[in-house]
Amino acid sequence: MMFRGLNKISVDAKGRVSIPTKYRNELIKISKNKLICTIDLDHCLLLYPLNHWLKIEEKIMKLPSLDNSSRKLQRLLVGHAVEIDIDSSARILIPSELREFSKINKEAMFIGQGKRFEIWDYLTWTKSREKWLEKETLTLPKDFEMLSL
Amino acid sequence: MMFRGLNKISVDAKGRVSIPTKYRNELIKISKNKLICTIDLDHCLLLYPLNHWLKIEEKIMKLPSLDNSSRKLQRLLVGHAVEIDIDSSARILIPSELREFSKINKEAMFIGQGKRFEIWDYLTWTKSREKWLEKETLTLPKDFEMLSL
DNA sequence: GTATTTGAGTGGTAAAAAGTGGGATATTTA
DNA sequence: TAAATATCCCACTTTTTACCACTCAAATAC
Repeated sequence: MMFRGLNKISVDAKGRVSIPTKYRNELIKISKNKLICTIDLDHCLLLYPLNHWLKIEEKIMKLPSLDNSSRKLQRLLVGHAVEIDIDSSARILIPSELREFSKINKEAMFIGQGKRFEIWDYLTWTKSREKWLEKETLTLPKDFEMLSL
Repeated sequence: MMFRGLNKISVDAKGRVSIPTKYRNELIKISKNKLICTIDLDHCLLLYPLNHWLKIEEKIMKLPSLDNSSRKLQRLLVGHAVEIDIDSSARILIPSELREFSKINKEAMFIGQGKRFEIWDYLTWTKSREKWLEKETLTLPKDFEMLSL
């Protein structure tokens, strides 16, 4: 099962967002109602089913603890990871720390990305997309120059 | 069991911090109320359940004593390690030596990092995080350039 | 075409829990 | 013995969380 597509969603005063309907049943089923939310290097949030997150967490925490880049990743990704669950109205509460970090306020974008989701502040999302579309910034690593899409 | 996530906590005039609730039971259980606190290379503090610390201490003390880097590690990590315990209100008292070193004063950040915790001065934490997120400094080692998250 | 029902989205309230601070007692150290 | 430090315990304040209720839109039935 792969999640894809995007939905504009609203965030209420308490920081709650409701899971877009088309993902709801599937997400509750595969996650057993346990999700992990953490931050991304691009200032958006990542939302994983707990069981899938555990694999990633394990990889990250196995990295050498005296290496600076490893420490960064560990502190950013694992250090910000919070377990959250889906309430009776199929909503999740985004912790204020993470809302602050991602600048998510009233409007957000909910984006399917395979086994996880991304949640962006709406404005940040649209601006970022503009940048990604500028040809100059789209320098691909050699490995996928030949990628056939 | 892995600890993850972050909590802003306050340090009272006596240098006490309370263990965030979500870790409390687990931490007391696995540590049998015996913790080790020591310093980290990045000027934060590390908090280990005693039994897990013992393994790390053993590794460190097995390093060759004539090697300069080993000696550094031994003096910094083992040299600053203090045994502390959790009081009846689920708080710990951070020794003044370590508070001084880490510049922890009134506000601190309590961060889950797998089998241990880190405790940062709040301001130091936010400033450090900003640096980690600057693209230029985020050069990943070859080993995990292809890490799929 | 209109009315009814269903489900999604949104907002609010109250009870419970966690965080925080302070005083009193005990213990250690000089 | 006095001073400083540590520890326990209680109480207040703030935050969190679970639950309920309303509105709006869409779909279905009559």
